[in-house]
Amino acid sequence: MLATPGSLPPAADQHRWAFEMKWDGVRAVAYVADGRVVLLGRSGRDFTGTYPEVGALADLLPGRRCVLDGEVVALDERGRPSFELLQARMHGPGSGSGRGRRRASGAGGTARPPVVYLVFDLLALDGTSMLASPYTARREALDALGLAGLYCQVPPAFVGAGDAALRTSRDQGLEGVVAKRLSSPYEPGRRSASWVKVKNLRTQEVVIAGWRVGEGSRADTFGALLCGVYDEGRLVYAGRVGTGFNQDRLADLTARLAPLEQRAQPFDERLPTAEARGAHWVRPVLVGEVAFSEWTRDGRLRHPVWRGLRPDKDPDEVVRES
DNA sequence: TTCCGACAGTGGGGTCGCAAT
DNA sequence: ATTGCGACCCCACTATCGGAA
Repeated sequence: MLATPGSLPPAADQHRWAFEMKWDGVRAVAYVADGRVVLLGRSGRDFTGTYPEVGALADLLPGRRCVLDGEVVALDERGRPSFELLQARMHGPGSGSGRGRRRASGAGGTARPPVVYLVFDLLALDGTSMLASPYTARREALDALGLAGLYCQVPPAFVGAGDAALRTSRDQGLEGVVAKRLSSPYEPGRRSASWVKVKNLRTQEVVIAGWRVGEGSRADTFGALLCGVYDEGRLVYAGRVGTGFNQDRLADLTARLAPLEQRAQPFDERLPTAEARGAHWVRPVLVGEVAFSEWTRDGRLRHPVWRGLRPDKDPDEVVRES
């Protein structure tokens, strides 16, 4: 069951909803039986070997059989979920694909941060399916299991307090909240309106430094815009944005960019060849706004979405805002 | 008739493994 | 040794079409 992107339910209706923090990690369903745990990802891939810590679930549920739904997350030093940290774990040994020798963590190697399985739903218990039960009943039964270990936890759900939950998620630097209708059954495989994800989106002004040729239906406009921001007077690369345009905007921007084309990269430091491949450069005079989730370690926008031109803004004033 | 949900298509950052260079 | 590419993870968004409302 997946959540539909959206906004908080109206205040008058929030008493019919529970609000949970949105955890930035990898979705996984755990099958616990006979002292064993099997962890499956969204694509059906077997993650059991990739995140062996989750095997501790078996010890927390002696003699029980159940199916749990949750998120595997890696925590940074401040205890916040970090998808970038988790990525170092994602390609580890797994019965799905990884014949790979495990790489020693330490000198030269990427550290392997521990992960935590955050459980938020109970799909079956001791042979009885809970799918048709309402959220409240599933949640009650989940809480009754008393899952609380180093590597497996049941984070709290807040009933009726959507605005406070969203504020908390923002203050804690989390991705957002997921609102779940109290009366709703579990709908496997469906993107349901009974679950609504409300993300803490950020916006950033960017200077358009160029574009990359598109593919397929985008071959005659562009694939993505190459973005920059000023840092102490130097224009630095901030990643690409390739979504959020409709046909009209694609055509309009293509026409605006054509007369601005130049040979030289407008960035103060040349991009690595891989990044610059297929790029057309322009005079850095157009300013646009993008929505995004966070900055990556490398200073790129994560999940960038084009919002529109900002003709009211001076390119020289475009700096990283947070 | 209108609207919603599912799908396909296009794009992003990032990591890893393997083949081509 | 480096580079390129696809396969996975996470994701946003547009356009389309058929069936539900």
